[in-house]
Amino acid sequence: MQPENCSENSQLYRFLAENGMINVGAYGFPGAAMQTLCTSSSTSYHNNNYHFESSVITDMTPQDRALAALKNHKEAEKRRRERINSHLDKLRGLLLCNSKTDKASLLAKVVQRVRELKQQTSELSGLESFPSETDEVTVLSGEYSSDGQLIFKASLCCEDRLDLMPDLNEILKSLHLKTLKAEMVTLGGRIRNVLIIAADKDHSVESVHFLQNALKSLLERSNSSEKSKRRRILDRKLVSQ
Amino acid sequence: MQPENCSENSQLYRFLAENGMINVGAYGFPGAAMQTLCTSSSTSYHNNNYHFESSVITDMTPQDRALAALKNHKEAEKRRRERINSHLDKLRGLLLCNSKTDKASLLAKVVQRVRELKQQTSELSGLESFPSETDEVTVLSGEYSSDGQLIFKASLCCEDRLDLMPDLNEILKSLHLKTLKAEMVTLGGRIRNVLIIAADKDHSVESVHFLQNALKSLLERSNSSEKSKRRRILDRKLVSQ
DNA sequence: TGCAACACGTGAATC
DNA sequence: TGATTCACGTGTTGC
Repeated sequence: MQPENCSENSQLYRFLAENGMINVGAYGFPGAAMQTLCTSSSTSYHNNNYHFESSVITDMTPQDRALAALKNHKEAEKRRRERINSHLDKLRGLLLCNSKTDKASLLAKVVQRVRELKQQTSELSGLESFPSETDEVTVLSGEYSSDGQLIFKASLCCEDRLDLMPDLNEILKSLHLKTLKAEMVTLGGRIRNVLIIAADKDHSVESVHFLQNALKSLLERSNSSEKSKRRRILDRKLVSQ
Repeated sequence: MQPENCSENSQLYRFLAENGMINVGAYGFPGAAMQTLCTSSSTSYHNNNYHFESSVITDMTPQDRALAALKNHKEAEKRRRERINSHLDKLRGLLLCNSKTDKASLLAKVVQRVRELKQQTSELSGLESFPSETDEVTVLSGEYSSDGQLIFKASLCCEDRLDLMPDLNEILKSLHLKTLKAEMVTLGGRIRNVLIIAADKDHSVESVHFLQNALKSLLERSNSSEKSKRRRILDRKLVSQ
């Protein structure tokens, strides 16, 4: 083996070990044996001192730097795994899963559960069909259909007025949104609109937020038209952002 | 290196390669170089024929068997990864996440989302406080409290009768469940019960299902007492299962 | 014995 | 560069 071929770290390790440049202790080269050492005891790992740890930062040889980088990398990867696994454990708690349920099955249950819950909330929110006293804008986070379109539900409740529907259509048109289904209920001068909307695959997620903002400003505009001019100027800002 | 020390597969690989017992092709020993080959093209992997693939199963040498096992292991692990990742992709779709959101962040959002949705459904289901016309049993999947107890909500809607509450208490007692809070609404001879319940850490998850079944059979029993004897017999079956 | 699931360290890619 | 994320192959453990 020749030094100039040691581009890979495992080879670097072996090269250094074979030339007595690092202290490998009782075990062989770290690629195979150090793993067992680390897993057997997490505390002993920190006592496992490479010689570069006692040297000053300024005079690190290239080998030292490579080793330090490798150590960093190893530890960062461990932290990443722990982060992911801690979230999986939280999900096990939320879904009432045994702590022994394997990752794949757990995630399958999570997918199923999220679908169920979303459908439940969607159905339950559809029950409030009569216009409420307070103004409301709700855009329920939707789901991607099989053909890649994003389907979601938007609900708007406000004072009824003549140019509300033209304004609403204008917003949907400008955001390239298609209305699949629309429910309108008016009562005592107020109106509730529930729309099932499809978005192109291109702008889907952004469109949801744009629509939410547009509907909010539409609602604010309805109110401001009966109030001061100062509010109307503020509303313009909301629209443009 | 000596043959009897080759308990590890990577060492086995190298030993076999160095003695010309396997065809390693242009690259070195598989532990390092084969990985790059596999990632560069998934189809070429299947064309990457070890010599044992052409031999008959009956006359496999120990080396062949070890290699076959290693190959199986490798492929199984790949399938496992794909299974997990496909579920993660589904979750990305459900949460409207960019396909580039990393696993940890995605899972954090999933945890948050499940909590939100559970709270929403719990709140919304609490709104239907008046007894409905139809009989209902709902046991909402709960959540583990900080001290390890499982807290969940159970809802029961049926004809009111004198011995309903004693029966209900009997069920809760036999399952070692503690009632933290109870709401009762009666209207027109019907009753709706909403209970917040705590379960011991020991039987928590099972208790939820037992309670669901017990409540269902309690409800069936209430109906059957006003109806034919044939139904009552059927109900017994339901209870015992 | 073999299979399934896991944690690990590593190389590569992206920023 | 260095930090971060991912897929991969491997060793190990429990059924």
